[in-house]
Amino acid sequence: MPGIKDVAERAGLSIATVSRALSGKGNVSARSRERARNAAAELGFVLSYHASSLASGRNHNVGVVVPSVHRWFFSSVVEGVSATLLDAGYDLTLYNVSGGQERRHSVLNDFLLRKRVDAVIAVSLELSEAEIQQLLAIHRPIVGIGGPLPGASTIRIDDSGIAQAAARHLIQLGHSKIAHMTGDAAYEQDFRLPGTRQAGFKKAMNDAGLAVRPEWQISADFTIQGAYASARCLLGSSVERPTAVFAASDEMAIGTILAARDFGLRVPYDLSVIGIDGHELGEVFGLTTIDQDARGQGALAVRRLLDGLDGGTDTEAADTEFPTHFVIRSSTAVPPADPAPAR
Amino acid sequence: MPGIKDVAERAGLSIATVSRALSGKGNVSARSRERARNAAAELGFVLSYHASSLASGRNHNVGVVVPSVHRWFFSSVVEGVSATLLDAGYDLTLYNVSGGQERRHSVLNDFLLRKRVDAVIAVSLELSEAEIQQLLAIHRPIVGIGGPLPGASTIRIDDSGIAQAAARHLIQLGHSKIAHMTGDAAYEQDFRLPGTRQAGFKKAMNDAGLAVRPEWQISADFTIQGAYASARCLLGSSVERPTAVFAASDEMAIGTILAARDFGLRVPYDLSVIGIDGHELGEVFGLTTIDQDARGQGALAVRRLLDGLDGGTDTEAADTEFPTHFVIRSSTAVPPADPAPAR
DNA sequence: CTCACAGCTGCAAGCGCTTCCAAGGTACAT
DNA sequence: ATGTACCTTGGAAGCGCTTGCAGCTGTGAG
Repeated sequence: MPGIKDVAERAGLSIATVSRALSGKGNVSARSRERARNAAAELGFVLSYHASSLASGRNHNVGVVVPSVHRWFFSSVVEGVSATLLDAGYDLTLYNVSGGQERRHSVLNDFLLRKRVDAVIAVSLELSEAEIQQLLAIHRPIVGIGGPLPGASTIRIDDSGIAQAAARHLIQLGHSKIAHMTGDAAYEQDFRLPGTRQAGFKKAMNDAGLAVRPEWQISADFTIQGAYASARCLLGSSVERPTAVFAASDEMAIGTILAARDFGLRVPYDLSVIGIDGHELGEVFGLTTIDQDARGQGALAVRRLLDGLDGGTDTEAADTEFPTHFVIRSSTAVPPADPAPAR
Repeated sequence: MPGIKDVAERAGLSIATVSRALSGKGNVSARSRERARNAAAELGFVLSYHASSLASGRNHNVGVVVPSVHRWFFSSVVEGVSATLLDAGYDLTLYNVSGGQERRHSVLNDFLLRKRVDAVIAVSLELSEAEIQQLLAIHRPIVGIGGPLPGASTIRIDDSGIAQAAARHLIQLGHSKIAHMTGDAAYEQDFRLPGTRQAGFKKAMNDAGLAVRPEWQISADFTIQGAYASARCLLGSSVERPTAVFAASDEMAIGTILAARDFGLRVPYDLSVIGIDGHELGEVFGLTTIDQDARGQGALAVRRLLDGLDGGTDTEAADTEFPTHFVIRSSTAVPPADPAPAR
């Protein structure tokens, strides 16, 4: 394998000049630059990243920590991150910590800290105070997506606001019997997001003077199948049925729709359903939702990071609210005419 | 940040001895080893991977090339790979090449070849002869999952066999009007898998003396939404309706089920549907399928790789057929009684 | 008692780059 | 003509490890 030395020889230049020519840093005459480039191309030379990193202290590698690439939101974000990173010539080291506390711990300790990444993107990771300190201590830019990350920059959507908007949409259609499917305990612990959306929901309900009935507050694990099971319980039970369900994610909304169909309920005539996400499947189900462009969030995170990395200036922590947009499809409509309006 | 030098000083040993003690290679007295370990622990020392890799030529990093982490199969495999790799102390560099030819090209050239990975796992990537040569040329172990990779080890399921099994299942139930939903052209180009499954289907049909009707051969892009659209065309058209559909993936099977429901068809009474994959959603739809444990395939690939890496022996290319198992649920049943048996 | 050998250890030479520094060249102002 | 400033270039010192080699010690055999 050719090294920079070979390139230098072939180009009739010194190693130093070749290095400068290829990296684009430092002043090199156009002639030298071209010579170096040609020689490199002819030899099929590629920099050794290890050597380069060791010498320069930079890695061209960012670590991405996600709870599970298997989930819609996370894999969407990773795609956005990956594409942007690749284009910028960076590597992406993936830390999929679905294994639980233990693995996650070892990731933070053994991997991230080993000076191998220039920056880290933490997706929806609820880190402990100590973990955050650890991360900040290695003095690398960090950006968090979809979760709070005190001390680091974050990109997030207005969870509370969009939850309110979703609920209001239902309310404005005339619904008053609105159920909310939120994330369950396991999720809450890690992501906190369910709570925020729930709060938004409650606020909208309160603002409208509507009661939040506890039996209509159900939860699931953010998957279609989990929501399906939960929704079946709700819809199949003897308690009064809501006329609308606001699910904290599209997958849960879809699970709800599937459950509704099982009971012969027509969406939206018998039951309106709204979600949050902008999941690809939304179209199949005519799901009204709030699109959060997860890919875009990933891309933005990278740009933030790269700006900081190149600029060199220690950009202080900034919170960016990522825009979302309402997508109205056919899963929401006016509530069914109440046979006996309780008034 | 403490370096190995600091550890050496603190332990009262030479750098060389500390290096040997910590890496476990070479002969070191128990006493020295312990001292080195303690000193390292006290200082919170972690090896610099770049320096270590540069000096040793090993990276402790494997590259994983996938078409898109956003898809069920790929993200499942990545999860399996990630978990196994992390446990072994390896990093995983993700190359998500969903951007198309161009990005994929740059990945192969600029990234993989930069000596940064010890090995590569290529998931369902149909590489050109030249690309394969490139990969093999860098002399790193490669294992392919779910796609042919001439010259490299591969892990794959018996696509043709399970397709036959799926079709036979339908045939044995009494179906003769069987449609097949395969992957569409875009996929075929990259993965070849659709063709293999299709061949299996045809073989089973031929063996049973059944006709493969072209109008019942439809295709989609392996997604629920794509299959949904395709299935709607099939089921909504004026051509005679099949009594069963064999979809080349669970997601496509689910899309088919959703389409069937739209037309008021009951699965399995009016239409049987079978898929392949073992998708989590299968349960919600009562989908009969053939489980291929994608995660397990990922884990196995890593073990293969690591064996080769540690053993050092150039293990020659081996094809491993990964076991699958039939999961019978409620989406398949005997065909509806034919009002006018055409005989 | 001597010798061969094996187990430990430290020295030092890199791994393949980046970058500081100083030297040489050129252009322009004095 | 001389000085100054700037651009360009090469030499060489590392970046933080790994590892070949040689020296040193202690052991058991001869």
